[in-house]
Amino acid sequence: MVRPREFDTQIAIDQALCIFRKQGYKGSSLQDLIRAMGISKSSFYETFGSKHALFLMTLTRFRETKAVYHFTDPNNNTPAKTLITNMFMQLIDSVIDGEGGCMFGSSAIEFSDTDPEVTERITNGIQQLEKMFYRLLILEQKNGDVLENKSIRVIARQLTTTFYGIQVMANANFNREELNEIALKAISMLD
Amino acid sequence: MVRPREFDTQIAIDQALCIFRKQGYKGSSLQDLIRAMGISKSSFYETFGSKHALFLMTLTRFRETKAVYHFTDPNNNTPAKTLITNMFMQLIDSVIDGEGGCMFGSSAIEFSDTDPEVTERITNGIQQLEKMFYRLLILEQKNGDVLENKSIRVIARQLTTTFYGIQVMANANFNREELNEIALKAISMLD
DNA sequence: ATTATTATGGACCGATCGTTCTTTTGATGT
DNA sequence: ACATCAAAAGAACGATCGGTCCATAATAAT
Repeated sequence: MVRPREFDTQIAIDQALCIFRKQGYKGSSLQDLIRAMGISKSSFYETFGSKHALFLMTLTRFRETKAVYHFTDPNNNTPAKTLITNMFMQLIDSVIDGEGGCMFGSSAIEFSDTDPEVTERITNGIQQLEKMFYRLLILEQKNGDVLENKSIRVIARQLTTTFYGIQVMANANFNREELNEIALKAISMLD
Repeated sequence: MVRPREFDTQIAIDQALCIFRKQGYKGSSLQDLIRAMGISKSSFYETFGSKHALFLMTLTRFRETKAVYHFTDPNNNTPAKTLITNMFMQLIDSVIDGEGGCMFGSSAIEFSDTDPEVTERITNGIQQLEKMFYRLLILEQKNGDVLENKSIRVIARQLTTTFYGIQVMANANFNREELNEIALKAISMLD
């Protein structure tokens, strides 16, 4: 019975995600959101409750589907260093192409620990990024390199930090060539 | 003749700077600003023209007086590495203490090249930071280290990137101990 | 066809946004 | 003491903010 929903919730979240990712939370008005989502205000509030609640959903969605580590498979036969390089290239591309880079980084700056629910998702997301670096480094190690476990944890964190540093630099109008150089130099730390 | 201004423009800018630095541009309302500045709306518009114009002034002011390189003297007898370490510690402190870190980083994320006047100031400020790293590295070199000039430029940029990476991590709720470890590891690159 | 139920469109809400304008205030030169 | 004229105070501006509400539309079960 009853009238069925005319839009797909997941797709709507993905469209909102695009806006939030590009414009930030405060920079995205309800108008911007419902226009991109193709739904009306009433459907918006009926389905998602509030702008803030939707933002949390998009953060979760970003972590589950869009973060760079989702396009990285530590179990294929590509060298770990290549995979790490790809992760940095994806980041650089997404900022330069105007997609907005990694939401954890930009949200961390925008909210700076003023919102527990947001912070929790950011922390979680950054941890997953760091863990992917860690797994790739372990892989690299098995392929012959001699790195202590302690050192691997530190290097993974260092790569994570550089990852977000590059996101800032990319937003500060550095060009692709410069950003690539920064990324490659950071990765050469592994040699 | 005429009634003299009851407030000091420079002080007012500094007080606005505190707000913008902590809360960002969109996160700072006119109410927030004039409350902190201790002036009325009319005085605000009479003196500064607009919120946007004031923001540009605070960005310039930040570059001229508050950026970490202003508390770093490359010509004293402190080892360059110590000075660099201090710069990172100042950044970490200012985020953890709630002052808001470096405005160039946070503004780069908030505006992401949508505002030429803002971008110009950000680019300028980041360049100055990188230049300070460069000067300190040159100093370190004269004290006996063997680094090529090319390499110094690259390392200076790498430090700059890590600097803003740490700003993001600090805003993502990493604690002082973790942030210190990241900074020290990055600086150990110089050994 | 009728009913029950829910999605939708759009009017509407108070609050706040950045900004403008008018009135009041007060120090200075005469 | 008075006139001058800018500074300050604060009321008021339209626009937009996020959010609510209700009348209408649409579907599925009866």
